[in-house]
Amino acid sequence: MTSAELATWRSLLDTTEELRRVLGAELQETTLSPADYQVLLALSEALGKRMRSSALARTIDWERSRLSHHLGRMERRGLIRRDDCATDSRGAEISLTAEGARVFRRATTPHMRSIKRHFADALTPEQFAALADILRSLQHHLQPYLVAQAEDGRR
Amino acid sequence: MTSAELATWRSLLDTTEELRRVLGAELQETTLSPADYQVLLALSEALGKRMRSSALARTIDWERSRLSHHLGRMERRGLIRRDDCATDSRGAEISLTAEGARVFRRATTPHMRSIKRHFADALTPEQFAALADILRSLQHHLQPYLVAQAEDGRR
DNA sequence: CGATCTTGATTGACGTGTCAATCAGTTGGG
DNA sequence: CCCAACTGATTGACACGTCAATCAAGATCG
Repeated sequence: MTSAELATWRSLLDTTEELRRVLGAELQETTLSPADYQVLLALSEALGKRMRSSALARTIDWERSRLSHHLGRMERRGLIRRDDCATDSRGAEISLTAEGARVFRRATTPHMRSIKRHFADALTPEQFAALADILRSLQHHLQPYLVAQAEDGRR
Repeated sequence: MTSAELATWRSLLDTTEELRRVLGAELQETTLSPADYQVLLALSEALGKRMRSSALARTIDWERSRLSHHLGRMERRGLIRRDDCATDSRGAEISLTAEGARVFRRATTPHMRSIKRHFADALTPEQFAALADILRSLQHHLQPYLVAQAEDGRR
């Protein structure tokens, strides 16, 4: 590995971290964290604005325990509700509260604006195409490794 | 903003998060977290393997409070030491312990290998060049905003 | 000098994430 | 039918990060 490659790696880490920080801070002005936003987005796109907890975890690709902790916090803040599931008494049905839906609706436009301002406006169409391509490559390269990990975990 | 741009943004977030997770997990096998690694790297590159806490914070671009908390944890684990500063009695001199240096030395080769395996090997030279260019653009675009933030903070 | 401002660093409270353990409910073979 | 294995979800302990408050030690300037 050349030192240019290493520098690019560091730059990728640093730049994306910075972007997360900035976008997160702007989003926070609506009282939502990036994690809250992801959960609310998935919920509001769900049929009937409700989802089984495990389905939600799969959708946003979170560990179940992480989701459970986070839902606890969001429930305390009145953003979501947990109800017992009718078909499986172990299950939990997560749904948006009116308040949750309202806060999410208020957050979405400014958040899109942030993404545009700090990310989309920074790149040319060619750079976009190149970035999408690069991310696909990285993802495909990572895939086999993740699958192997998952299999290991099941053992 | 087009939906392709938005998708690329999500992909950037997701892919880099995945990369962090994978690299972090492999690094953890040496008992070091990515944060530990960053601190130890900066320290071991420092003249005399020692640094003022504030200089360290500037080097790795961390908030001082974050560094303070983290140094506390690393000190408990025997990786670093804090001594009073001779020239400024408020200051703290951070230095590597023998143990810290040893653990870092053992971590560095496998960590480089991880970066190569999961990142460097995934991209062509052209993709590298394109990525470096894209990151520069993002960084430069973000710069003025960060400077303005810093000025706001000083007010 | 001495009141005030600034700087270096730490602390506490709290939100967030991971890992391992737990527990109740469901399911599939003997 | 029953129990062993699996599944859905939660919990506790702990590492990590941010924010605001604190505090002591320099620096500044009348």
